Amino acid sequence: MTPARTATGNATGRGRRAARSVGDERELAILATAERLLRQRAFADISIDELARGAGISRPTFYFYFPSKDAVLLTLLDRVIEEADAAAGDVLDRLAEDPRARWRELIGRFHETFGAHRAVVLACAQVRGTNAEVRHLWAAVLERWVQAVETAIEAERRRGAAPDGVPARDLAIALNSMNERVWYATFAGDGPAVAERDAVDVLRDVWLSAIYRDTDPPPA
Amino acid sequence: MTPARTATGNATGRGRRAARSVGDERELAILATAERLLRQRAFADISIDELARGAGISRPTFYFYFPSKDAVLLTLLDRVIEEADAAAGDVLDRLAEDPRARWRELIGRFHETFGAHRAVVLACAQVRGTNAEVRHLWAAVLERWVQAVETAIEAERRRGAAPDGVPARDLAIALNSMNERVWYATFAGDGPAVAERDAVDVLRDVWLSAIYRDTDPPPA
DNA sequence: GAGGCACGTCAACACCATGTCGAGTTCCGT
DNA sequence: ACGGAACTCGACATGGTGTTGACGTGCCTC
Repeated sequence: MTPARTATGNATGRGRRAARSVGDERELAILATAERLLRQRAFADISIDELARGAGISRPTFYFYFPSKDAVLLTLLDRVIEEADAAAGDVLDRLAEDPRARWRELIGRFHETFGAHRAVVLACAQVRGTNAEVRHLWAAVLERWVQAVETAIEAERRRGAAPDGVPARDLAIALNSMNERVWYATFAGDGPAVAERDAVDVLRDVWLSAIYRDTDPPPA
Repeated sequence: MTPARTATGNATGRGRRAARSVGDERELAILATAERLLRQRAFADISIDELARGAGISRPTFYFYFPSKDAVLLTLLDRVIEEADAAAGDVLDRLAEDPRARWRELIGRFHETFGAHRAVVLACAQVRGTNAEVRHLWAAVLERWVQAVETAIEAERRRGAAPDGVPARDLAIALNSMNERVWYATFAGDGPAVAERDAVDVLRDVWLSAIYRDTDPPPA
């Protein structure tokens, strides 16, 4: 068996330690090292040894804090998701005020949050293929966002601002998928991509067209 | 240095051997084994040894045929892309005949091709994060498709069927990105996804809305 | 028909990253 | 000052990758 494992005061519960003490800063140091290294190279090219050295500990000690390299990324992803949720706020509830402006605000906030943590986002997208935990966490988060958008689209249809068409859920999935992939390409910078400063406007226009069949739908 | 390396009569040039002979069937056997194994588990969980055994050769011998596991996937991807290009044909040139039907035809053909080789497509998406060659090949192919769509959108705008809006290239990128991600989710089956039989219709409607701001644009 | 050469094959090896074990050390509360 | 939890790491086991070098084996040539 491995040492300690209670994970009590731990905000995310992804690491394996209890609250207070020396190790807290070590755990943070590992996280910080990971985010720094990710800005330089791909996740797969970072070894556990580097993460450990960067945090001033030996490789075996790394395992005291995290069960694997992937767990570190998962913790980083948790934070970004939390930040994105906070940034999105209740914009969707105020859609009818001014649909064009509100949708842009929503998309723009995600764009900013992901852009600020592009290294983490990119790494997760890359690892998603091989790591089931990242895949499931991302799937769960996406499901939440899809449902929120689905509900918003239905509300807009109900008030007569948006025409009927394909099921709101399918539309929500397609649009969220588009954003994800477009951001990935934009932030990764390889392959055809929309310029970073145009991305939000392009995305918004496709969303408006798809939902309202109009790029400037009427407010309530 | 490694043995043989001319790669002459080799259709794709991804392997390392010259034309004819015993080895030809071995190379094909490796490819077939890979595609079969890919239907059962993720690319990362397949070892070179399994590929070799499956083709009736030893692991070192595998290296006689392919420089790495990734090269096998690359060859498989080449084939799928070729098939997709063939399936797409000249549909885009006949858009004005009946835009709604033609766009559906185009999207539907890609859907069928990718669906028929989902194991390869999924594996490539997963490996793209870690393998630069797959990433570049995919980027190049996408660029071609994006350009074709961009040209088509511009033609539709010129003939007055589609309204002006965001740059045609950006629109083409966004729509192609959407398709890619939606298909990935649909074929992978984890996370929110559009049902396989609805995917083409949903995608088509978003394309039509985004390009024409109308789900049934007029023919020439 | 013998010699040469390109094709094809593999045992054995070197390497490197991951993960584990067990024996420490340090720190804190009592 | 002591007992246990937090923390640390040297040394090892494992498993996959890629390389080396020597060995068949068929076929083309002269």
